[in-house]
Amino acid sequence: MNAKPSSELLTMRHSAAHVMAAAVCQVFDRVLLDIGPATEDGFYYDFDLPHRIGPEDFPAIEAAMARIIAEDHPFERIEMSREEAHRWLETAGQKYKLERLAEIPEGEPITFYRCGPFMDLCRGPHVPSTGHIGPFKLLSVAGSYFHGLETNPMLQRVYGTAFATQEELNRYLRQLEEARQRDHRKLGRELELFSIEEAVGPGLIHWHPSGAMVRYLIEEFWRREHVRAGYQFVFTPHIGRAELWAISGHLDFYRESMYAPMKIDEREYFIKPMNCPFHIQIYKSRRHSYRELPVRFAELGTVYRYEKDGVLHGLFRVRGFTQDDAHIICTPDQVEAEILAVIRFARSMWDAFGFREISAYLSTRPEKAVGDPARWEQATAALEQALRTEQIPYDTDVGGGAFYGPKIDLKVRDAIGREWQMSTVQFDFNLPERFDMTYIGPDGAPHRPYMIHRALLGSLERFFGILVEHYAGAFPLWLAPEQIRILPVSDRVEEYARSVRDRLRAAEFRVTIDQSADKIGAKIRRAQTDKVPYMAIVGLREAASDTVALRHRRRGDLGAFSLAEVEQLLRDEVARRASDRNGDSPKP
RNA sequence: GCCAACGUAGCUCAGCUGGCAGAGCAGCGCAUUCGUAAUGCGCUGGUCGUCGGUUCGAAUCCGACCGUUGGCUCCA
Repeated sequence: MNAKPSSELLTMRHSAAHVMAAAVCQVFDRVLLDIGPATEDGFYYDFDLPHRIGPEDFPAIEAAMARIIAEDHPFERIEMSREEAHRWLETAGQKYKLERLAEIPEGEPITFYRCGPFMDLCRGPHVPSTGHIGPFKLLSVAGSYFHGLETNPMLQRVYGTAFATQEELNRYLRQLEEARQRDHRKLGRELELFSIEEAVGPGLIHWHPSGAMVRYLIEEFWRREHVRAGYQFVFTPHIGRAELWAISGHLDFYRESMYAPMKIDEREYFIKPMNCPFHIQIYKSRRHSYRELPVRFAELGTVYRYEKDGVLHGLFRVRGFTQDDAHIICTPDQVEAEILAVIRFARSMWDAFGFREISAYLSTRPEKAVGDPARWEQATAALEQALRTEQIPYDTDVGGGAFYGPKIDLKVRDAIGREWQMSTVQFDFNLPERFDMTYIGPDGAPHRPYMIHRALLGSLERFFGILVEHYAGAFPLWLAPEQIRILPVSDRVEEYARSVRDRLRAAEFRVTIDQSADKIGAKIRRAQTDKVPYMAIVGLREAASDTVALRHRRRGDLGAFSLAEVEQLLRDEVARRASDRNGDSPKP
């Protein structure tokens, strides 16, 4: 959530995890320990014990921790031989620790740390004594598999955090609260953007009128930009024959994410989890000359993937979603320019939505891979070169690529500093082979093209969720489902309010009238909580002078404006795609 | 899928160790015709997630299922 913590802070949090483990051992019986590392935001410790730890246990654990910290026990480093360590853990019955011990490579020192009566196998380092641990707080409990393996027993993980000062801890807790306030699931309900209906099924999104309007505006922008970038649009079916998925390899490698087949006229069809095979069919519908490459097929393609119920999460993890998908099919000497163009395209796209800070993750060839190693090399070099040209900071996951090609994942930072993976640029050396894609070269012979799979926004559902949280629900004017709301001071100006609405609507603004019987204060309050960018207040004064009293959700009362002025003001702001980031003004 | 917690009106939430289902907001009606973040009064609204069990009696206790949340694993 924040900048990377310093090593001192990490050490302190690690020590805090030990103190928490010591406290849990004091409060409960028969505690088996696993590990307790520091994380970016705090620390956790994994335990196995008969008692089920719940949030109601936190006060007791925190009290025990506070006591241990107040007693200021020194952290004592004790080096042991492997045999000693083994004997000690064996007597203590610490079976998980025994497994951890066995994983320590030969030749590495085996160390324990003792603070007070509590001793734990640990690499260290630690703060000198428990008194050096800053303000802390336990946050949550969750299950987690030993070693993260589904087949292993499930341990109980307690999360907490600690900071050097109370001030920093408070700030972190405020940030958590801020993130809760921005949660797209909460705002999605309050602003009537979308819903997930139990009657329909989990992970399936209903876009309500306001959310659908935002999506429509995103799509409209996306389409215009794609035309400008030289893409062609395609539309493809939602289902395809089993044979298609057999050729593509999805039935071998992706089956667990695909839904059960349906039988149509005695033949099996699958709902698509990806769009690629269809785009490839369009490419293959005729021969292609090298002169017409690159071909860039783009589609807002809706796919369905099975996700385990436990991982579903609002708009971020769903079972049906629409990718802003494209496949670029090109010759070897076009690869570099195409990759660079995609990266620049992604960047301009995010810029429009107010995301400025970008970083990348490059994944290279794994052990088991298909395709010509020379092609892998060229592709990887092109990816790396584009990142360097665009000066995007990146980490490399050596050998972390998919078996069919290297890729770049691009991440952006939102308004409150969280990172989101959005775009992905992925080479595919597998499908062109499987589907025998070719183009005719200058030599008159068929050649294998490069295929690049890319998504800029990722999925519209997920992107929309990120946008909601990024803007805290206060969409910039160009994206706001309702741009301006007319607030009549009394119903004596109903007629005038309607004429203002009609004129603004004719100028293609998204405008409504608050028809309620409320007083003006209540209407303003409602427009504010609905996060409508502009309010046009009309009373007898305005009706007489053919003006409106303009109010902005963030800047407050702007004074009297003629309708021509309002139109100009809004038009300029839409054209700039200006965003007033932190949403509304603080409540008075 | 696994571990844990949760599920009461459209929303936010009360409802004690089992004894007549509540509030605020929203909605509707009436009155008010109002000037920059909540006008007043009244009314409607619930098979307490579903199914089963225990009990004279279940929102409350037990079980199964469905869903949600926090994680694990996975990922757009």
